[in-house]
Amino acid sequence: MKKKRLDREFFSHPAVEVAPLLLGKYLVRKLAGGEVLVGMINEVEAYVGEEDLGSHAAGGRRTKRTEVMYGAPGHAYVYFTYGMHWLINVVCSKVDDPQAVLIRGLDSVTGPARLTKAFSIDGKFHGEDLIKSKELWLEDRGVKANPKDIRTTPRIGIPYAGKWKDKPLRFLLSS
DNA sequence: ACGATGATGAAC
DNA sequence: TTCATCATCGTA
Repeated sequence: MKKKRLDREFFSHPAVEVAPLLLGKYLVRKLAGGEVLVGMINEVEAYVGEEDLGSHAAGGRRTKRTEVMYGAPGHAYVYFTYGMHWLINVVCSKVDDPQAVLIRGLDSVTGPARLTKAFSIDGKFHGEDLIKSKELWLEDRGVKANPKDIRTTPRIGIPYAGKWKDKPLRFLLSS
């Protein structure tokens, strides 16, 4: 089946709907030297808006950093944490509704910080339009994720998120 | 299993 | 200016 780049419409839905759809899709990174890195997404987490206490935009925290999440869907929300790691999310839903899906793992790389390192993704991609970018985007390569192979668990690393910490917003594809 | 790591944003 | 962090690695 032919490759099809994911468009704006794909991301113009609530993160909880987009997240499972990203399983089986491909993250594509074209390096400056022309080399192309590709990996199939097999782990994601949904961050569902201002009421989500696990989100950086919890309580309507609209700051320089979170501003990207308040913008149009299909853009990259990249941030730095723990003094050494970059993590990448894709903005979902619509303008002024700060939802995003965190890409946590690929078939070739396990771990949200390891994949950004492997793909040379850092702060310069914060706000990048993944629909139009020539360096970083997402593709459908014809893989159909069987719903029976999708597991959900609580999200990782948000013990402070109150009732939100146990919600099944982490999606894993077991191959 | 556990502590060190250590930049950045955001709160105080 | 002080604090907490959407992890990971090295050492047990």
